[in-house]
Amino acid sequence: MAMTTPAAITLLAWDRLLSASARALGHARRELKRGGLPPIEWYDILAALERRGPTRPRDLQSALGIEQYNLSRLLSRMAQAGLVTVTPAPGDARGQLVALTAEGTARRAAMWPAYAAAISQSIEPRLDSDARIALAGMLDRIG
Amino acid sequence: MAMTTPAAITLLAWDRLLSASARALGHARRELKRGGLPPIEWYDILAALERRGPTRPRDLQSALGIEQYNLSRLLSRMAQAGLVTVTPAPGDARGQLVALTAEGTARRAAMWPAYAAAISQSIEPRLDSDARIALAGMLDRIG
DNA sequence: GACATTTCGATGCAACGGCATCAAACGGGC
DNA sequence: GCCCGTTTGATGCCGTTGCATCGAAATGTC
Repeated sequence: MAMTTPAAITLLAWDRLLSASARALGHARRELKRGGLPPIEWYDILAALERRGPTRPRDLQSALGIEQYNLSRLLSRMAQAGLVTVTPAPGDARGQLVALTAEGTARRAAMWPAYAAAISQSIEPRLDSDARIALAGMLDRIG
Repeated sequence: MAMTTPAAITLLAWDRLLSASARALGHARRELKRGGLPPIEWYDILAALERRGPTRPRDLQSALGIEQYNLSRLLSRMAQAGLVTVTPAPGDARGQLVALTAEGTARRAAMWPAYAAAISQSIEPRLDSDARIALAGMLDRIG
C-alpha cells in the first residue's frame, strides 16, 4: 500500500468533493428540466419564502448565499412567471418585500417529487443512515 | 432532541454537500482571481495535459467530465492565450491533438500555490487526516 | 438640519454556459 | 468500392452570471 501523505489526502478529498457535488447537482438539474420544471435556484427561493413568509431581498440573499445582482434578476424572472410578488417594503422606501403567490406555492410543491427523487438517488444508494450523518457532520465543518 | 428520520438525514447531507462545495469552490475561484490567475477550469486542463502528455480533446473531455462544446471553447481561449497548442491529430483528419506549451506549464505552476492554499484553507482547518480519508471515501461512493 | 457614509436594489456590458445543429471524416457491412 | 451510421469538433443563438456602477433612500456625524 502506498504511503499517503496528509497533503495528498486533502487533495483527494477536494477532488471527490468537487466531482461528487458536480455530479449530484447536474443530475438534479437534468431531472427538473426533464419534468419541465424550474431550476433548483427557484426552488430554494420558493422554499425559503414558504418557511419565512414575506421577506426582504437582502435577507433572502444572506439566508441563501446568493449574489445580490443574481437574486435581483432571479426575482424578476420569478415575478414575471407569477410565482412571487414584489411590493414596496413598508417602512423602507428603498426596499421591497417578496411574497409567494398561490401559484408559487403550487409550483414549489410540483417540483418537490422530482427534486427529492434526484436527491435520494444521489445520496442514499450507497450510504446508510449513519454514514449520511457522518458525511453531513464533516461537510458542515468545511462550510 | 428531535427524532431524525432517514429522509431528513438525506436532505441534511444534500444541503451540506451543496453549500460546502459552493463555498469552497467560490473561495478557490476568488483566490485565483485575486492573484490575476486563470480560472480553475484552466488549471484542470493544464494539469491533465501535464500528466497525460499531448491528448485528444475527446479524451480530455471524458477524463475531466466537461461538456464537448465547453471544452472546445476553453481550448480556443487557452490556445489564444498561448498556453496550449492545437494541431491536427496524426491519423485522424477529424481530430486534434492538444499539447502544453512552455508557457502553459509555467502558468499551471504559477497557479498552484494560490490554488493549493485555497484547498488547504477549505479542508484542513477542521478535519484531521482520518476524517479527510473518511470524507473522501463517502464522497467517492456518491460520485 | 446639512453633509458624508452606508445600505438597498437595478442595470449595462461582457464573458460564459446550455442546446441544437452542422460539416467533415471515419469505419463497418455489404 | 459504396453507402450509412457514428465520431469528432465547431458554432449560432439565447439565457445566465460576473463585474462595475448607479441612483435613491436611510443612517450616522457634527
